[in-house]
Amino acid sequence: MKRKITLKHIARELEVSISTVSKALKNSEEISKDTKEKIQAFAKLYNYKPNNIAVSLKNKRTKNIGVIIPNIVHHFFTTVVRGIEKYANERGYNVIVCLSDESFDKEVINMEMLANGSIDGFIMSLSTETQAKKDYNHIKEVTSQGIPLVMFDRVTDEVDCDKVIINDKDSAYKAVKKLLDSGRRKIALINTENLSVSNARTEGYYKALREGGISIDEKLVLTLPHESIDEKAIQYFFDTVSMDAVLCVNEIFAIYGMRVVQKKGLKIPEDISFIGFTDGLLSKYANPSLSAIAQHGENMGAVAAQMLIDKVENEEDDEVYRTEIIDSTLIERESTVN
Amino acid sequence: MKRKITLKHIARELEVSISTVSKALKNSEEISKDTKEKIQAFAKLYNYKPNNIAVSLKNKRTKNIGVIIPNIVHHFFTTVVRGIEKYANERGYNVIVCLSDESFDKEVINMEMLANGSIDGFIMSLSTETQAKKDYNHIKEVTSQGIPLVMFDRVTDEVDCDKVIINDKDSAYKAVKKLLDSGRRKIALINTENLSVSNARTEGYYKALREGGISIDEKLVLTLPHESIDEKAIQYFFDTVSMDAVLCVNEIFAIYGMRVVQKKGLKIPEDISFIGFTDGLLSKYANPSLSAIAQHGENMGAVAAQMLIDKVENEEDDEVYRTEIIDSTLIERESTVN
DNA sequence: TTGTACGCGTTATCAA
DNA sequence: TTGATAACGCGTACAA
Repeated sequence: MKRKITLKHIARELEVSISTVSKALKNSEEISKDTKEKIQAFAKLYNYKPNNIAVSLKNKRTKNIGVIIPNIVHHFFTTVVRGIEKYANERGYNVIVCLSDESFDKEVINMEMLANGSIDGFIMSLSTETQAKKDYNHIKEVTSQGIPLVMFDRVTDEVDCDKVIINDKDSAYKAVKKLLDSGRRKIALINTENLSVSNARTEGYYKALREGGISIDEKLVLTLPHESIDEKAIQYFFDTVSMDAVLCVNEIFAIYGMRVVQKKGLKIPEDISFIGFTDGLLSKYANPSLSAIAQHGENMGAVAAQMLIDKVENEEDDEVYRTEIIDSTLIERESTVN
Repeated sequence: MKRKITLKHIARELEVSISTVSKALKNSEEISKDTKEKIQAFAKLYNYKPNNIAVSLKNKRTKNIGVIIPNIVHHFFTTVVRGIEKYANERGYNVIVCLSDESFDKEVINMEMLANGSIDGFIMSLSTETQAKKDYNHIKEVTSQGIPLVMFDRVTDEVDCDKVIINDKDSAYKAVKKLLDSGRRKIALINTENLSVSNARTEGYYKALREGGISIDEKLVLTLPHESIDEKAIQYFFDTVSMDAVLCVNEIFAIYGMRVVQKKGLKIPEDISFIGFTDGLLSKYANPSLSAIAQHGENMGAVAAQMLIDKVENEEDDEVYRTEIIDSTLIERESTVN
């Protein structure tokens, strides 16, 4: 088993000093052609690669970025991670992904773990528990240490940092408007408690209804406590409330809703239309395929990564924070009528 | 902006030596109660946390594990990552996830990047390109440096290391047997080229047919080049071949196949049954819901993480490699008859 | 009980 | 053209 080779080994072997080796490998002009060639050949032979950890310690730069997402059941988050990965790797950064599992405690632990030197900056989306608790001290702690942070999707006004979001209110507004335009009048909403994005989407829903001259009916709104399927609640909702369209704040709710109404013998989209947030595999392959609001997660991830890396590599901290808004797109499929 | 505090700062502030501070914070018996309390209070006040990078350099232990997966569109891989995460975090390890994007080059780059000190060990699943190329030098390089490695799912005999797999051949065998038992005779298979798991599943498929006394018909096997949907090929397959059941090596193929036959007016499962590998959200929420072979990815990830961390923390390297086989489960849903 | 010195692997500055 | 030295932050054997 050949152990990892270091500058010291090369120096000893070639009977030169460590600094000579270091310079030779960086092709420094200071070193004679002869020694450079000799050292470079030797290094190549033994496949020398500088130790990242040592370089990090020296430079106070890890070239790692920490990503904290609440879960991976929502396809949206995985696409964002993918976008971050792609962009970050291109700029020579590694991505350390941690899951908060929608838990406040795990979010705190993960952040503290990474904040102690492991990463140059954070990209994160809040856990539901954190948004419910409204306790952002762990995040403020990190930013106050000067660690750059970009929040995406589930963000909060209480933390000063760069942000990337879609215009949730407007996206929901447009979706509902579309439903109204296609003649629907009893438009339901399935959303969740405590989530910033869900709240914004709910606002858009109400706005479109008001503008459409539809009187608000609270019965048409089903608010589920967690982002998990409460089968009974959904069943009860569709059993007791009459509606001709549904907007759901995520695709899982929508897919599940479609199953329920199909079992009841309703036809989609003739009897009832569905639109879901997030354009994931579920939407695409559902039967009927689900009209969806694409959040362009990969793009969102790339933008977040760019904002973060720019900040990381930009020496002077401006203390100027931007909020980037990614356009969403309504993708019409079989679950709505044109 | 309060900068990150170090032992040195504390030492200077309290006019003691760095090592005194270090010892005091580890509650060493060597230090007097008075100084310990003073130092600990100060450290707590300024929220001192040791710098991971420095500790890593010193200990030659990063407490990071590198995970390289081919993609995240297959739900299976995300569940494995989740299992790794959960287990690793419990044991105080961070997980660095990299995507190879099914590309050989990206796999190589990611491994080299991480191998230079960033991680204590690898958990990986091969990219399709790597399995097609059969070039495993980058992996052998890593293991020969003494970096522990656990491969899962897409593995190869050419690399000596710990492995975690499901019994793909047997799982496919059982699935096909089930179909035979329910009276199906023209059982098709949709698989992919070059993937170890796909090949093993194909073997199981043939074995079950042979044992069932069914003559092999090559026309019933559709082999797709990549793990992506070739819509035309699939459409053509179902248009030209007559069958009463289909086994697919992943759930996306199955879901897509179901759509195609449904559009042709066939009834599932009356006219044709479907079984897919991977029990993901798509299977669960499809309409009809898809009978699936659950690979228990989360469990697989946890097992892989355990094997890896045990190896990492076990000083003497045994050079004894184990292959752990995770049981799969056939989950019967609406796409098959009982 | 406290402090000094060294090493982890690298790089940068300065001296030879 | 090359080498010695210090520094990044921490931990520890050893000296005081």
